Amino acid sequence: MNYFNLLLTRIKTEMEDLQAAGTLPLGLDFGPVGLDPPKDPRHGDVSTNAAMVLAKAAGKSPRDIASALVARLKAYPDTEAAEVAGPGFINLRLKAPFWYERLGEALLAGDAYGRSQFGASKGAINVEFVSANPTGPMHVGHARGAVFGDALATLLEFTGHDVKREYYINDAGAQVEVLARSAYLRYREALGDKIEIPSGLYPGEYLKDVGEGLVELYKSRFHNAPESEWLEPFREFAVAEMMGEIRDDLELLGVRHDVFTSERALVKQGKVDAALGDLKAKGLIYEGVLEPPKGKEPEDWEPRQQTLFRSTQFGDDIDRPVQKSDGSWTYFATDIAYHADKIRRGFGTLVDVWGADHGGYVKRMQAAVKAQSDGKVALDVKLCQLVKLMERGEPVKMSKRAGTFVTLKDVVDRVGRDVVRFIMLTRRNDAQLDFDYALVTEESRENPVFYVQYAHARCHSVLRNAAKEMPGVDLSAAALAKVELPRLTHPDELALIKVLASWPRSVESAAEAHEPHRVAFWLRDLAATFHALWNRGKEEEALRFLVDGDPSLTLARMALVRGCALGLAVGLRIMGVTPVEELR
RNA sequence: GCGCCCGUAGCUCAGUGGAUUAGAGCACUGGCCUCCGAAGCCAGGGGUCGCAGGUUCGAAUCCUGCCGGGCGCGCCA
Repeated sequence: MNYFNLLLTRIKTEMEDLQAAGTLPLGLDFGPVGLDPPKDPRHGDVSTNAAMVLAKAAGKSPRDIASALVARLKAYPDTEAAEVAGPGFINLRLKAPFWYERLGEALLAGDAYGRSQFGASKGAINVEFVSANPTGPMHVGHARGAVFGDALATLLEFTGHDVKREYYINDAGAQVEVLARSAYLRYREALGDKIEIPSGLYPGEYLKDVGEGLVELYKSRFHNAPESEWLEPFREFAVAEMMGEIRDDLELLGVRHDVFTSERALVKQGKVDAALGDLKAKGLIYEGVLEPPKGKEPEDWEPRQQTLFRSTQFGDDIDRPVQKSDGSWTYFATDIAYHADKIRRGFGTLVDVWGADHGGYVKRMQAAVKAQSDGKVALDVKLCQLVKLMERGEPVKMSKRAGTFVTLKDVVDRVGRDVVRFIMLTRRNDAQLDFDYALVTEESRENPVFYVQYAHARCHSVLRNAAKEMPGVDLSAAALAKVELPRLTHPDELALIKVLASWPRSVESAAEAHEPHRVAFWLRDLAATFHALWNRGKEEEALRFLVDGDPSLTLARMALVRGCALGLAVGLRIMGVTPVEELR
């Protein structure tokens, strides 16, 4: 249970009573009323701005409203203090039993702690991520988008959203023809020809396997055949091979998709024509000439008649071309159709996870979604910034041309799936991320993966010791929920419960903001609070978790430790990281 | 030139309408292991939240302008 909601509901109930009593006028909008933890814990456990945001509409001073509310809020038995502070904040401090109840809830919920129906009313949501071109293996940059999208989807599922994970296969453009031609060279090479790879084709060694596969399938049938004969089958074969590799890479990372949508299939099914036809019917497609870009005009610029989409009507800077001069659709046109397809499938919210270099594309895509859904469907584009690979503070040099770029597989093989996943989520998506090989495998506080895993392992270590000392005692979460929690009286113990109790709200706000990195930060916070308490036991023996001769206190502390382990595990699982019970 | 993102401690970053004293890690200084895992903890110093206006009871957070960095800018996907 999100205790912020619980208290907010309480405050609203009291305000309604004040309305009934005539102290507050009717017809107030409680929407802006918020409840937050104060920055300074001395101000209380929670703080509400209710009196201040309602003052104007109520025609009363904030402090008057606050005093009236405080008088009522004080009366709750779980409330230790309710005070008016500053210009009219209301600070609440809850008694210990309130927090015992939260800990009990966490233990009873177990693996489902923090799970909610928060998003159930928000309609189906589509998260499209990775969508790497099927022209080569995935590199580190792709890993960030992959992990981000996967964790976001899990986060949304956890908070009750109806989520589909989707991959868009760009298998229709010029780049897959380049792939087919590159594969053709490797095919000839496999047949014994000496080949040279001209610039413009993909030089990667990884295509050798494709060439050999083609020989196996077609023998020498296309050896000296004209392109028109082999282009189609070679493209199909090469794309399938590349997608196979990409799926393998995604599996390495533990990333899964529900739906793979092929651009080629969209085109074949006439969905592009249909979507563009719809826009045309709305009067949003026209023939016109674009202004040259201001300032830095390209050398070869000349005015050109184009088929354009009126994206400016929906907030874009210029209208965008949808058709090439040879009559074929631009990438944008097929993307319009693709998003039309998602809209038709009934999603109320679309999330696209892209690389930061596609930033210039956001407005036109949002314009297209707005135009096609009549403003009913929201498109949130999450841009993932670059990942800078480092080795002890020095950037790892990468060059596609020299073939020294680092693949996703290289990184996962070297540091492991859990480390990659966790590190990718330790920054906001729009901030550049340094990924230091040395650092992420280091076992210290500097390395957030180990820091959090260590806290989890420590919890389990304590529980293992407890099991040894108290054989036969049930230390499961469900059993511990029923022990004498009021034995937990130390401020540091309550502090740990409070961090744990903030989880439902944290996970909910992370989901709402589409920001999975907040889970990582919450985990660090919980881990730090736990480590602090653990160490306190070194100085004050009375604070150790296992207390000789006082089984009821020990059990209460096991409840706390179990709760902590549970919170850490739940958060890690949302990130797709396996919580470990023992470090080796 | 235009658009988007970013600018918070020496470094890497959280915090995006809430208040006295803006947080964390690293680095720096000092302390804590016969003791549930020291792979950890505690304490201390360190900030005009890029600059200037504005909105507001209240701004790191919203708006405008400027400065600095990144990305992008007509048939590449």
